[in-house]
Amino acid sequence: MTDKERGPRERMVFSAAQLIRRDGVAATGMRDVVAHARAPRGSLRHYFPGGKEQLVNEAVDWAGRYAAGRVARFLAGMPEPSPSRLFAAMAAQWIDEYGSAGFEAGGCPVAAATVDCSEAAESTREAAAAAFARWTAPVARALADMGVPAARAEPLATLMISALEGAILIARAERDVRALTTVTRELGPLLDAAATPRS
Amino acid sequence: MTDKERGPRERMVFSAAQLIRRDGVAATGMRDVVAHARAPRGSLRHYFPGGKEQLVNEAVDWAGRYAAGRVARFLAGMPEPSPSRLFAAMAAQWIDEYGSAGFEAGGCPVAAATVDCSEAAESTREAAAAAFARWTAPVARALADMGVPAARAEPLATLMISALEGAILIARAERDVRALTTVTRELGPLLDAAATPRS
DNA sequence: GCCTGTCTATGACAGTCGTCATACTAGAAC
DNA sequence: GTTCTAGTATGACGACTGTCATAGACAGGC
Repeated sequence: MTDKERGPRERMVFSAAQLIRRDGVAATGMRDVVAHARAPRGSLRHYFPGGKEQLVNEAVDWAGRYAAGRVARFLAGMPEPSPSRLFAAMAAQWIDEYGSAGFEAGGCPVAAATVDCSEAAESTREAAAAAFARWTAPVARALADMGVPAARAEPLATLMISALEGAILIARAERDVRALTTVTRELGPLLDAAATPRS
Repeated sequence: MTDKERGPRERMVFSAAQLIRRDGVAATGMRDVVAHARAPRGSLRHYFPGGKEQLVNEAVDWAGRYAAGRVARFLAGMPEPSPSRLFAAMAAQWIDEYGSAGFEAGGCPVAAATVDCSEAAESTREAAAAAFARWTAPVARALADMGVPAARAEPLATLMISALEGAILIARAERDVRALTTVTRELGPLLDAAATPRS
C-alpha cells in the first residue's frame, strides 16, 4: 500500500484512485493528483496525453485489478474456504479500514467513477464495467470451486458485490460499519446454502 | 413526475435531484439547475441562502422521502405482499426505467451525494444518512408485518437497500439491467424464508 | 562534439464555478 | 399615498479547472 519506489507514472495512477475514492472524480483535480503523488506536474501531459479521462480510466482499471487480487489473496489464506467466509473477508477489508483509519479515505473508486462519469465519459463507464467484471470473475470462479452450481456462481458473485458496494455507501453516509456487518451476517447463510444444494 | 405547477423553489430542488443523479454533485452547476427548472437565477440566493450545499441537501432529502413514498405505494398496490415481491417491486422500478427510457437519467441521487460529498460536506453526509434511514424504515416495518422476526426486519431491510444500490451501480456501468434482475432473483428466496421461520 | 528521445518545469490560456452586490418589480399593509 | 417584504434580474468577482505551448534538463547513441 506504500509508495515503495514506484515510478512517477504509477504513483499518479495510484494517487488518482485514492483521491477519487475520497472526493469523487469531478472534485479531484489533476493538480491535486500530482501533488499527492509528489510527481512533477510537467509529466502529466507526457504520461497521460489523453488528459484527465485517461488518468481516471487507468485509476479505475487499477482499482479493478486490485480488487481481483485481493479476492485471490483472501482465498489463498483461507484454510477451509466457504462462500460466507469469502464474503466476510471482502467486507472485513472495509470494516477493518473504517474501524482503524476512519472513514476519511472514502469508498470504492469504481463506484465513484460510475456515479460521476457514467453519463459524461463513455470510456470511463466502460472502464468501470470492466473493473466490475474483473472483480466478479474470480469470485464466481471461487464459488464454483466451493460447490456452487455453475449456473448460480456468477449471479451470486454479482449479488455479493452489489451488496458490498451498497453497504459501503450506507456505511460512509452513516459513518458506521453497521451496514457492512449486517450484510455479512444476513448474506452468509444464503451463500453457504447455495454451496450445498442437498443437505 | 412532471412539473405540474409547483413553485419555483420546489422545481429547483426537484431539478437538482435529477441532475445530481445523472452527473453527480460536483458536475451539477447551480446555473444548470435553474436552467433545467426554468426558474429565475435571481431567486437562487433568495430560496437557498445556504448556497449549493443547502440545495444539494434538500435534493437528497427529497429523494429519501420519495423513495419512502414509493415503498408505501408498492405495498398499497400489492394484493398478497411478501418480502420477495416488495424487493422485486423496488428493483422493477429501476429495471423498467432503464428498459423504457434508457440509462441517461442516471442512478440514485443519495448515492451520488454520498460519493461526492461524504468527506467534504458534513451536512450533506448527514442528509444522505437520513435519507437512507427514512428509506429503510418503511421497508423494515413492512417486513415485520409480513412475519419477519422483529430482530431481523431492519437488518434485512438494510441488505435489500444495499443490494439494490450496488446493483444500480453495476447496471449503470454495464448499461444492462442484468445486475438488477440477478439480485432480485437471488435475494428473493432468502427474504421469503425469513418471513416463515418454521415451515 | 552533436543529436535524439524521454522526462521535467513553468506560465498562460479560455472557460466555468459558486458567490455576492446591486437594483428592479409586484403586491399587500396600513 | 408610503412602506415593507418577497421575489426577480443582471453583472461582476476571485478562485478555481483542464489544457496547452514553450523551454529546459539529462541521459544514451554515435
